[in-house]
Amino acid sequence: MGTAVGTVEDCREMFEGSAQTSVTPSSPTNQIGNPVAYKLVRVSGDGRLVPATDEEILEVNETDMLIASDACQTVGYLATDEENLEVNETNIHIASDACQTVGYLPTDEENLEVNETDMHIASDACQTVGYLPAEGIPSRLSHIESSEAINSGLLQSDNVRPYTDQYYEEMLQKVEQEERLGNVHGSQVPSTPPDANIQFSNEEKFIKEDQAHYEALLQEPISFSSNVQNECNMNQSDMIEPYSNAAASPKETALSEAAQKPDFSRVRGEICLDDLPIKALQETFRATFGRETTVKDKTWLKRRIAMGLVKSCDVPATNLTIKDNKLIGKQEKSNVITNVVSKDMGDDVRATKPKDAPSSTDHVNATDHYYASEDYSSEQRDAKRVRKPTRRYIEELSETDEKQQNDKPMIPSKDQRSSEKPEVRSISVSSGKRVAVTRTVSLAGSEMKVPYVSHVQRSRPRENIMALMDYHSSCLEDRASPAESNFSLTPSQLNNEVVKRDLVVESTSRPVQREFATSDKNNEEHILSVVDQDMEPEHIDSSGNSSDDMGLPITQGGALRRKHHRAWTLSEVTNLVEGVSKYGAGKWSEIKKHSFSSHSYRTSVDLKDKWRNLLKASFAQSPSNSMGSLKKHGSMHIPVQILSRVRELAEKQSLVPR
DNA sequence: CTTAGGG
DNA sequence: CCCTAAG
Repeated sequence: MGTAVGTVEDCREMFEGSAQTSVTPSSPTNQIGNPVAYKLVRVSGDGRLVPATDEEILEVNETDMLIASDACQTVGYLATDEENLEVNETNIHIASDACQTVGYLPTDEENLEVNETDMHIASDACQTVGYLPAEGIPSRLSHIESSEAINSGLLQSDNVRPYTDQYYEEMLQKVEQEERLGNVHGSQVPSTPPDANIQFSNEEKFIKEDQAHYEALLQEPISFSSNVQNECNMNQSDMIEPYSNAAASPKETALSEAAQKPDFSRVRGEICLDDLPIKALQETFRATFGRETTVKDKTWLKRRIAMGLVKSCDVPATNLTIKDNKLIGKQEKSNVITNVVSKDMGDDVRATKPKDAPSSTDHVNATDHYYASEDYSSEQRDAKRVRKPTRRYIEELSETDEKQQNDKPMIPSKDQRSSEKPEVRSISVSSGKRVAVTRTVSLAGSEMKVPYVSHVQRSRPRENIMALMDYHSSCLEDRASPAESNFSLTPSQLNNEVVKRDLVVESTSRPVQREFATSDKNNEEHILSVVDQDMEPEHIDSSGNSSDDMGLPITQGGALRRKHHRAWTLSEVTNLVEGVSKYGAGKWSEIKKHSFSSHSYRTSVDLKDKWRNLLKASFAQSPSNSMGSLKKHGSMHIPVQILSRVRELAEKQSLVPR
């Protein structure tokens, strides 16, 4: 992948070439004269940039790319790859007077998640490259800032070579320095004093750094602050590593590896034990990534942990890079990249790898690691395409992530962003049916439209919804501009950073389910209410039941109701009870067919559920006969007689089960 | 598709 | 109610 950046020149050319087809081509060229291109692409095997396709389930929340420049050529891009990618809160801000500036955040592999990635590049440099390959999951909160004095912000890649070692050194020093200065700051504060102590000796610094790093790692990364610190450190050493190699003495490498060790040892043993309870896995996850997780999916957890250990999301896909990775630690991060890239070409990159691996350093646990990862990968292979963590989990995760983001982290960032945000968001319909939400951002005098990349397009909606959608769309066809009126985004929606696209057109869209009243929900609710009201008379008429319209769900008063909620009416309950007595509990489809022919909206599952509830109610009420019926709480008061009837039926069924 | 259960 | 796993 990394090879995509071959040279800045190439990169620029690619962008210019593809700028025409970009989803939201920015056109600030007139006023500013800056050819700035932003494009969502992925880097294919041969290093070419391929526009992101629909198939890729892409989830990019809150992606900012602010590029302001007096530069001749400035390129910022965020490349993504594979399905299920999740990039939350990714900011790439580039302000530069540079000649050629490239901000570049390529990511790879499935289920990768990059949260809170900031890339700030402010530079007067001649050639500035900010490059964040996100294979390393642990660098979740990676934060890259470089400012004026930096000539090169090249990070984590030796694939881009047109830079001298001097660049690296200066850059590294700079970053370190920033780290020191901004030790406390969780984020922003972009431009820090550029010229203080740049001439430190590398060695001293690295050693110090690593010691600090080591100490930091020894502590449980529980608190957020230490979290940030840790991750920053990790990230930093990540990017330092490859280059320190050249100029640094072996002991440094050893040191840094030692620093890395605690992490490994903490998890290494556990990775073999797939039988760990989820709790433990979660713990491990936390130890590895420094954050909590609520995911309960074992497979997912294991895989994530493995990925974290390997610092590569390459884990599941193939096994080719994992082992080495584990051995050498992060040393061959670049290796991974190259491997991934040249997977297709099939040549052994390690052999041709320009950099010699520090094989002299300790390999005490080498075999262990090897086996662990082998086991793991084989396990993966056995499990085939392991059932995807189940959307539920994924969502759960992202949800918690969002919470995390909203809670503590990045307050400064928020400030900055909000200060920049008073922009105008607009919906522009571009190529085909796609609706792209963009917002115009102005920064340092140059403006550009930034696509509000987002997604939420997983799975199919439930049948009901689909029907509703169809209905709704047909309704809208009579009016003007169906799509737009359908998707006129409310402010809350925009704030929520959620864009539903192709809702009507694509059968795969599905509303996110959240607990709180999200915009999605509102939107849906609205649609639902419309349809419901339309459906209601129908069933009333056919059923001829006087008390049937009780369940009409009116959406109002901001009551966040369930998506499809229809209160069970008394008549329905009696119908159900009768049906059960006739056909027996469990013959829900039968009951539905006979006793609920008129109430089409009650599915057999509904009946089953209701019956379950009835049973619960009846038995709960039976001990003290008075309490149940007097229950002022909750929904309808089911007459005691019915409850008793239910109970008696239940007993009958249970005693005579088939 | 239908049931059974967990959430 | 919703979602899934099993028949």
